[in-house]
Amino acid sequence: MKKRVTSFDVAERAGVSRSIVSAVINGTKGIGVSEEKRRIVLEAIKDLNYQVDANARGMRTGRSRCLAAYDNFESKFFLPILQGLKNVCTKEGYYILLYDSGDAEKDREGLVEMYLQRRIDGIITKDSTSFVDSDWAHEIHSRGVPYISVEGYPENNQVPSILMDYAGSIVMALDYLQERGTPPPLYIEMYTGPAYSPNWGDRQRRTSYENWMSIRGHKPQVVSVQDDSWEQCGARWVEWLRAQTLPITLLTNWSRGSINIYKAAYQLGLRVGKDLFVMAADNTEQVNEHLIPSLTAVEVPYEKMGELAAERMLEYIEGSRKLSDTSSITVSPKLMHREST
Amino acid sequence: MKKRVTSFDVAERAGVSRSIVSAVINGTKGIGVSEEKRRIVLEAIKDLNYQVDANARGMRTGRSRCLAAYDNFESKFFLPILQGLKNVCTKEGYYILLYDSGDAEKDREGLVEMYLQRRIDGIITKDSTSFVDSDWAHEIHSRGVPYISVEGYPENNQVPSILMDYAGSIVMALDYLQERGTPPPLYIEMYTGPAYSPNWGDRQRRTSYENWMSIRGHKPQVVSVQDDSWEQCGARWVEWLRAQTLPITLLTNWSRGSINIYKAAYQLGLRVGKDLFVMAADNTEQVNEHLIPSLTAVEVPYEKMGELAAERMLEYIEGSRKLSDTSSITVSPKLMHREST
DNA sequence: CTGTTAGCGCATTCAG
DNA sequence: CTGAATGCGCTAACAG
Repeated sequence: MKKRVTSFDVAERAGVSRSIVSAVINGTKGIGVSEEKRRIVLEAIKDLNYQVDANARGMRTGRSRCLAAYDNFESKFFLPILQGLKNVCTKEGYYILLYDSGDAEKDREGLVEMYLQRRIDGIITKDSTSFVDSDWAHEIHSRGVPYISVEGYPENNQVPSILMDYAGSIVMALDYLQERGTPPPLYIEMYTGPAYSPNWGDRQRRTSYENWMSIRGHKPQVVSVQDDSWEQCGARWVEWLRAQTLPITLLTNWSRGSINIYKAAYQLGLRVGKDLFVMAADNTEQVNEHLIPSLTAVEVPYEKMGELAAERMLEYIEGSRKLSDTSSITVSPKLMHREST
Repeated sequence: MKKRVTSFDVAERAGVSRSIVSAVINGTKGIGVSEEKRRIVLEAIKDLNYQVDANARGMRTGRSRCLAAYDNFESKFFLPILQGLKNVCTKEGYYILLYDSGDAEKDREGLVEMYLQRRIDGIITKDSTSFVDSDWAHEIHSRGVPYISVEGYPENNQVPSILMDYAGSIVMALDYLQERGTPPPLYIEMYTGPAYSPNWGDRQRRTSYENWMSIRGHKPQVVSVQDDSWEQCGARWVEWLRAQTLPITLLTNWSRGSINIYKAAYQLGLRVGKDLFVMAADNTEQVNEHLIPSLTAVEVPYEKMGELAAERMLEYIEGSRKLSDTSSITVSPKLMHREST
């Protein structure tokens, strides 16, 4: 078994007291360390290949320099968010501990458990757009956990969240389409489950569409469709598309909707980008750019949101922002012009 | 500041000694704990909402019950691998600490640093198929780090790795195509960089194709193409495809190749799955199933590979396998039958 | 600036 | 089974 190099060893080697070593490492202010000593210590550290023991430090300080990131691993959005978190964590010397949501009920529990056991400094969760859970907010609150929800708790400031401007994204899309000179678009709105129950983001989008159209004297045309498998609903999409007068412009809330339109067009021998124009208001499947022709969309900037989440988190942790400040941050979507429009 | 509940508190509440509490929690054998006491302790733990302090424990035991997972966050394969790691880690009470590769040089260094600082129990990296780095292997070795590479170090047992049977995947694909009754396929081989330099997996695939064809008395037909952007090379793909006699079957080493064929077919007004049959030998972009028509492929079972990596890792950590056993594991690909064939 | 000391919470050992 | 003692490596506090 290899012996660990400790700060004691470093101190000995450098011929200084251990407090100095600690002060040098942590840049502790209030302890002046002469340049001379500083250099010697640093050298000793390098010579001995010393690494602080994060456990021991954490035990003393009560902090771990670790954030917990929580989402479902099957979500395509997790990775870009992690990317964003990483961008700032790396810079600030924090690490990311993963936690997977699978069973939403049980998992929040496990998450808190992990938080407590590992003295994690803060929790960031990716929640669905309409997610609001007061119990969870209270749990977090009562334990004083620095916490940020990405996309959860919209219009609800129990919890600070990083939100996307869904209403704005539709305006952006419509302005763009208008500029391209395509016909005024129909809005294709998909929803999950048997009953029509759009989540917060989808409600934002829909009303935004309706407003935009009305203001310009166009009649809003919304088609709401249940999100079934293509086997289930393909025939109806084809039927529906066949009945439309071309050229037509279709704006879908989810990219899944656009994909269905692509499929229907494929069956009918129609050319997307020519016979009909298609645009998505998100990138649910993360495949927009790979479709043929590639799919124009306003996309959610998950990486950016991850960065903002991490930055805000560090403010909480380092104390430059009070936990009681639960204000949210709203980001703008990215307009991705591609071949389908 | 909230006071932490310690094992001391639990012991007090349960009216037993702290050693017993510890024994109950860790199931320490060699310390008989009566059912009675056991129950009382467990109850006290629940009552007080006690959570062990992983830091303190780690300090004592030298282990953290954390694994480091390393890959580039931009890789589409990272998530399924994490998924696999998680499946077994969760079950065994391990957590996953992320480490991102960006700058391959500098990052291995940072990875070791993290390993040392946080007393991580083992490192799992996702490497490229042809990755071999003896220096890194030595570093790992000399520090006695439990380590597994996913897809790295093929044909090299400096390091245990989880590999995919690339040769077998081509046989699987060709057998499948034959059974479908499509014409004997051409093999489209893409490669990165200016010069032709296939990596290990691609060499495996190519010879496997050539063998399979030869054995059956077909002339192997390999087309090697540089992996350029569609803007760069699109015209040539279209030209090439136009010159072929239909129907034709095309097997591509990467799904990117298949996508290029789709694009060319789209421009020529050809129907994939009818005028020509296309199959990919992987799922590089993770979009096979979303293409229209969906793309048949033999895919790398990354989730499974993550699971195997984690399982093997735990054997190293828990001591049921010697570190010196650097044998590798090879998994079979998944054949995904879809619409393009 | 230095040197010393006191814990942080746990697992382990050893004598009862 | 108990109770006490030890040390993991670090930081913060304090007296010099």
